[in-house]
Amino acid sequence: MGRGKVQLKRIENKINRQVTFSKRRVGLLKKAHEISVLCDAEVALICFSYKGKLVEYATDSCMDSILEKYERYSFAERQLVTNEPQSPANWTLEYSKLKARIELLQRNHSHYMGENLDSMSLKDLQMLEQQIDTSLKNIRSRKNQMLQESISEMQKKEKALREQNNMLEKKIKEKEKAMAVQPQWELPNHGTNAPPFLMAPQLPCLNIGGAYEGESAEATRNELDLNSLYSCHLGCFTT
Amino acid sequence: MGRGKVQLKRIENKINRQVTFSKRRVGLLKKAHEISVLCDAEVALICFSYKGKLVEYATDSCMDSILEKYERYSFAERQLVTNEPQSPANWTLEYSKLKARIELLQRNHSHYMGENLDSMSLKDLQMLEQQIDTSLKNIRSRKNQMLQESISEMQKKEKALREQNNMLEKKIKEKEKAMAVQPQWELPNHGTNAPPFLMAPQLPCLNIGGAYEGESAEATRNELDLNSLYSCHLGCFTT
DNA sequence: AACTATTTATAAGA
DNA sequence: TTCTTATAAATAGTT
Repeated sequence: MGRGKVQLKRIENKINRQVTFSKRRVGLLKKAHEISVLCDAEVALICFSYKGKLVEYATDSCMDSILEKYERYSFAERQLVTNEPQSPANWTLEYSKLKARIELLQRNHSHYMGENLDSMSLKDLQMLEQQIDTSLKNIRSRKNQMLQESISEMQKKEKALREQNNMLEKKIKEKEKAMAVQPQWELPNHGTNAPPFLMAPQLPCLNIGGAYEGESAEATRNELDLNSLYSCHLGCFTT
Repeated sequence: MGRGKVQLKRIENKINRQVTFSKRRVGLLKKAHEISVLCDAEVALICFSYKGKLVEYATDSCMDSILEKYERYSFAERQLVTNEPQSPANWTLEYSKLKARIELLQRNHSHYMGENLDSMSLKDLQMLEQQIDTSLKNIRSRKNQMLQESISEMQKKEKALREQNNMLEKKIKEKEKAMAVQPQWELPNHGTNAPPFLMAPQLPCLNIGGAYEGESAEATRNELDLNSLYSCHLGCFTT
């Protein structure tokens, strides 16, 4: 739908990708809403852009109930695998226990989100601070590890590509030498008078190069990704 | 898109509705998949037909991690909407739901504790890092606020005490002056010959001073608390 | 389940 | 981001 056909693969240009996301997001939400209304279906749609922005749609704006329903469905399957407790004797008791636990977890979590701090004592605040500081260190360390891995990966690829390049250059030189010894452009060729360097694309050595196009493109993509990481999160190596 | 325009309202004919659902479901899933691939987005789509049939799509077939991520985002709002049933009709169901929710919260929490990070993508790690960094700032800011309050409180008390001291000193001087004019030690006193400065503890002006002992002690205690805070957490004012 | 006349979505460009 | 427009894609009604 548009001026040109589109390949189903990641749009490499960041700007284009963002623009396309904005446009298609609208379309997707519309479609979701339409099927929901026309067909009386319950739809929940959650979408994170590659930048991490959240877009959501839910029939009757009731995401929770749909997700709960989904949990119920998928839980039933899970239940077959992990045979759950055999019906607690005292439902009421077990139920309130779970509810209390959820409340606790939620209150706790809100503190970790830096919210609802007014009720906390100075001492508790300090302990929370320390815990979160530690978490942050762990997270950064894990992130750095991943980045380092990504870097060495790319260095490996770079090295391989360099070697490939060297080999190809050598082959080109050999060919040129061979052609200089036996200058073919003085012989009639098939309808063209192009000098030999313009024929380079047809040399077998460059066909070999072509076989690496896929990898090369992949390496480039990774490199771009990493660059964007660097630009967005310069502080990542400071810990 | 089709032979005729279509009103955005429930299709009353059951057969038509079912057919349209089948057709549009395919289209919707396709759109979801396309935006996911083209724009490098994470999409989760859950759809229940009016007959209750579940259709789902998730980028990388990983519904759980997307839902978990969603939980992380919508936590604050979700918390407000937890209107629980008083006594569920279906205990097993409600029980399962709660357990699923606890599981989710716990998994989520472990991430905030800097644990179980291996399953997280680089992007998610970075977002988590940012969130926690923000939390840390909030917590430190709240802590600083409390410390500042504590300090001004004490400064107020210090000032009050100083004023009290000044007043007391003035009174002492007045008394001394009065005694110099009418030297009482030349009159016989009750069985002792002690010089006047040793009688100071019995003077009324010092009894007044004694009345402030309680508050004075409290102020000292606060001061000590604060000192220990300073020594343990020197970084607290740096944010 | 196929077909096709239309409507709708959207890619590219501004 | 928003608008425009040529074109691709989706689909309503039909077979």
